[in-house]
Amino acid sequence: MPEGHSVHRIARQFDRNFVGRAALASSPQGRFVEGAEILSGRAATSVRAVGKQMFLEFDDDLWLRVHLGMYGAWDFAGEILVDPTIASANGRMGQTNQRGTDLDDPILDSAGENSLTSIGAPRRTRVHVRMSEQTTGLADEGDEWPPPVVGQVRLRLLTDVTCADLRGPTACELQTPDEVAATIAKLGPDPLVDDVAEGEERFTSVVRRKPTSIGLLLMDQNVVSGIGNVYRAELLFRARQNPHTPGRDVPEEVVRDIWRDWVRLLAIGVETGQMMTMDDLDPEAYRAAMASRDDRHWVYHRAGLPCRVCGTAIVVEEAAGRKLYWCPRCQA
DNA sequence: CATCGATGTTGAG
DNA sequence: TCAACCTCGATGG
Repeated sequence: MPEGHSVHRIARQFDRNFVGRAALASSPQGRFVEGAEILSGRAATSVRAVGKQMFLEFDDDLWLRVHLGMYGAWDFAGEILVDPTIASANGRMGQTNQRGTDLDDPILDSAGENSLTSIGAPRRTRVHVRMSEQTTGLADEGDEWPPPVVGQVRLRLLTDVTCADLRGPTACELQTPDEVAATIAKLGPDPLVDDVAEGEERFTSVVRRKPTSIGLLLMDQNVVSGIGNVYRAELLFRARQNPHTPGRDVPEEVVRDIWRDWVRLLAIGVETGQMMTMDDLDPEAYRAAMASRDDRHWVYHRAGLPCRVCGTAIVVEEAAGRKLYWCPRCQA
């Protein structure tokens, strides 16, 4: 699922394609009918991403809160203006015009997450992207508009030209401004929302007070926002920290370094759409890493494989119902 | 075709 | 601690 970077990418897509444009809202699946009726016909006025949650504002103090959870995803279809800050990893996007056709054939996007038409849980997109005529000449005028609903769609937002389908979210609800504020207030700092220096102080002071293991603290959205299971494992490896060390026993400078590393990794994730957590790769290794998820991480999903640094077998254990991967030697 | 598992959170016991 | 939620790609027969 989407860790924090995905949600920021989605928010930028909404900012570009939905804010300021009236949209019809519906709940083909039937589980958000009431909310959809209230929203339908309105234009979004702003969008915020905080940690793993997105808040879309509409007139009259109406806010839509969406949390994708483990399985959720947004599929975009139609004309998609691409936010220039989330150019696709292969760099092609920046070289084309802004109309949505950087869009490599989404079907060919083996990375899933890299696709700009489906952001969330990794999956092959099924959307039909109507190419802009000026880019490829492949405009598919035969495509239906609006696109046929495929599968379970909790919420569909449809402007004149762009369609966004929400599937499988953990949360999709309307909130008042007070409720939005309360939700956000409970969340730990997000480097792309809060002042980074201030966030570092908040994060550090909380972690340094807790008896809870650093491995659990990094996953606690009340301590820091947006980190999930992949970034947790990778941040700890990069810091060479044992996941079981109580937060208060992790040296302050190390805690600060972890925060600063999260700032860095989140920025990379938002730009590229991929959780690239290995630095300093030569160009060839970098290409391989971007092309294959198996080559992108130090320890995540590498149980039993040799540590990339010391060769020791990476271990996996169950912590709070999630898989925790780490190198028992590098992170002793 | 059936089953498993996943980048997550909540709430019951 | 654990099941439930929810969806669908990957995996194995």
